[in-house]
Amino acid sequence: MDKRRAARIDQVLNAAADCFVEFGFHGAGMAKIAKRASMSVGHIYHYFENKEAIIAAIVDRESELAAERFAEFEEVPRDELVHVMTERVDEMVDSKADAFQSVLNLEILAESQRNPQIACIMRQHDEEVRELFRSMLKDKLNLPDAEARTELLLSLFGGLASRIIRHPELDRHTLIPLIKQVMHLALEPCDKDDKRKSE
Amino acid sequence: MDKRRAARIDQVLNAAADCFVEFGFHGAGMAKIAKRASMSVGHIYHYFENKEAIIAAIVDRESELAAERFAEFEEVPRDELVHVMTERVDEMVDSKADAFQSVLNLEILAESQRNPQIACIMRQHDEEVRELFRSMLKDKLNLPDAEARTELLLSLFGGLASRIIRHPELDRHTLIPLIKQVMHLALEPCDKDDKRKSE
Amino acid sequence: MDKRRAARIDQVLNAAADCFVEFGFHGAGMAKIAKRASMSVGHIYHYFENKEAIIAAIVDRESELAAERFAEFEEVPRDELVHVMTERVDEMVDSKADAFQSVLNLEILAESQRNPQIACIMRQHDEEVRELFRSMLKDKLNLPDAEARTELLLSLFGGLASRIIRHPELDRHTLIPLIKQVMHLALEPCDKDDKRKSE
Amino acid sequence: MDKRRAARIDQVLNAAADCFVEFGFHGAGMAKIAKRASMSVGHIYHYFENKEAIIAAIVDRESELAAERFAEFEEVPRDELVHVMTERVDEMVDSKADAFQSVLNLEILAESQRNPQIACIMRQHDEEVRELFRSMLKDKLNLPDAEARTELLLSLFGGLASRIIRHPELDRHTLIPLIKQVMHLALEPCDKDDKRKSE
DNA sequence: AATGAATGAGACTTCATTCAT
DNA sequence: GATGAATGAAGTCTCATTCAT
Repeated sequence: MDKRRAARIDQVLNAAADCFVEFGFHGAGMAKIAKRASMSVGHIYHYFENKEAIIAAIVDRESELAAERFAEFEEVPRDELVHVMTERVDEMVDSKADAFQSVLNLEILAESQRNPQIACIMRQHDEEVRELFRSMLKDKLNLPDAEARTELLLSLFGGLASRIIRHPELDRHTLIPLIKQVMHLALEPCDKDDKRKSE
Repeated sequence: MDKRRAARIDQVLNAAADCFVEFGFHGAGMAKIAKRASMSVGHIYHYFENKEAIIAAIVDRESELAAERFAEFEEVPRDELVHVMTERVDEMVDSKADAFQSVLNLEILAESQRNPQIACIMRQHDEEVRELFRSMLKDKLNLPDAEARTELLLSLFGGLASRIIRHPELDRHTLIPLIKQVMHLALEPCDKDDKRKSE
Repeated sequence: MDKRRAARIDQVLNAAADCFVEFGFHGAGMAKIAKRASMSVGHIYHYFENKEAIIAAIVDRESELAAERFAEFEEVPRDELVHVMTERVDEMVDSKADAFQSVLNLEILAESQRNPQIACIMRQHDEEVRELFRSMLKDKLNLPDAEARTELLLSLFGGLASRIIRHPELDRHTLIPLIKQVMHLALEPCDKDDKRKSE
Repeated sequence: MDKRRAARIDQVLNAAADCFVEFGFHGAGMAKIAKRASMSVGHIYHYFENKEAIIAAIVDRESELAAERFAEFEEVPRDELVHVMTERVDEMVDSKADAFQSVLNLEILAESQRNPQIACIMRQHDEEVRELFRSMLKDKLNLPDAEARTELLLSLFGGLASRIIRHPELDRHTLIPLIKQVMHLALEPCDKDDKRKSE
């Protein structure tokens, strides 16, 4: 019976995610969510106290999913890590091109600026991701400034998503090598050249 | 007479921007906008046909402002360009930390995914910005793949904004040098090393 | 088996009375009643066809209880009756100060004005009470106008309840002697003085 | 223009009072109130922030009205006061028989037990009424225990209303003289007889 | 007997928009 | 140009009630 409950909750969450992407957190009405979940409006309130609670659950689920996507790097042995990560850039760009994920992320970011509860959930997950990257960079690759490098990489990945929204036709073929260079820069010890240049 | 009209419109636009940041495009009601603009609800409809028209105007104004911020690089002589741009990183990070601008941008990005009119406005401005960068990189710095380099830079800048939302306490001191390195990478001819690595 | 059923019904009735006092007949939801009765919502409908039926049962039970409270006077011998009744004023005032009973009574009175079924139940019980008083006054105390005297007493008692709601801090010490005087007036043959005054 | 506003507010208040009497505070929906006020649902919210605010306004208006009804006694010269008051009993009983007023009062009393704001409004008006009576009894009639006598009278009047609900057919002809006796008792100095009896 | 999932109507409230003044 | 009264649809949420288990 608990399984049925979980399935029902997922039904709502999936429908809600759809609607949120299509109309935004505040543009999507409970009626639309209910219809897409093939469920009565009232019954949704047996599983979620609030519309906000649905949003929070979506944020939680989506953030967790995003964190899991990074988690697979943890099992990669250290001498393959750089190679594996750079090789994954192509599919990462593809994933960023997924409008569904991107819009949901934007919505979450925007909402987190007005809803402290959302901000809290989002930041907890971000901390996990950061810690995961940081420990990889520091422990596996022996890199200094692991935090800053992490921020650089996450900036780049996050920025990619908004770039694709602003310019969907961008030429990935020529961009991807550049991204890989930045990743090498972030994943390898600074050589003297770089240091000189940055001063 | 026309000046008064323009001032009135700005009054509305400023109030609207405030409200949109605080409540989101769909969370902000015309009543709140009117009150913050010290204007009657009905009168706003003398200047804007729609709430959507207000949103569109905001998007237009905001995008133009963003483009102008980049435009100042056009007047920098070519041998100072790299230096000037990298030196500006600090204030750029500061500007990304401005919640007002960031939230407005997120809202615009999200809205552009559901409102084709908004998407159109936003993309036109993005094209301007891209063209500006592209011509700088190509004509002033003689760089190949100017489009891709532009995308890389814009990705980085855009990603910074979302990073600061997700992790407001991030240590800018150690991140900024890294960003500068990436900028050098994007603004200078690829050396053989980099090429080898990226393969 | 029937005993269990009665206990279950009482469980519901007690919970319902609680909720009705706290939220009113229309403000109390079946869900709250069910929770306070430690019973499922659906199961309540095995014992009561309706929410209205619960209300009716409450009205019945409460009215019966009120009638029983008066019934004890029946066993008092006639020459002690006046004395016993006046001596009970203190505890009567206390009982009227019981918010639970008072609110329930108000709710019942108000509901009886819109729900004929409730009105019917209530009036049947009132008739019992009236008859009880009337026969006491007439048969035991040989008083004329027993009906009117009954109404006077019941008015006074009923009015006390609303007074305590409107003015909870009222000074009972000085009020109670006055009430006793009125009771004497109602429970003793009119003397000539009174008759003269009332003309 | 302010006159129009007041008229509109009265329109709502009258419609609301009607509905509250017919369905109770919580049984009456905004839709019904709006329809009876010949006004759109939404527009009511231009005049009242809340349904609660409407209830509060009704309570205020009704209580004020009730207080005004007593206020006319203030202008009666002292040697006619007792006579005038007892002569008014007939119409008072009639007014208590007005279902509209009675139900509204019950609703108010019941609501005041759960809504502190309502309780506050109601008690302020009750204080006015009490003070009016008290000063009459003390200053005009030189009576001791003016507060207690006031409470006795108000109890009697209030109780009359609930009696008429419980027993609409009660014989007023024989009751009214009794009431007048009680009023005399409350409005005249205690004689020794009464004192003896009440001990 | 007992549960709680499920429904759809209706609760209060807010919204974008129009219109008379 | 400017106001704010006015509307009705749609918003979120709760309700009494039923039904499969």
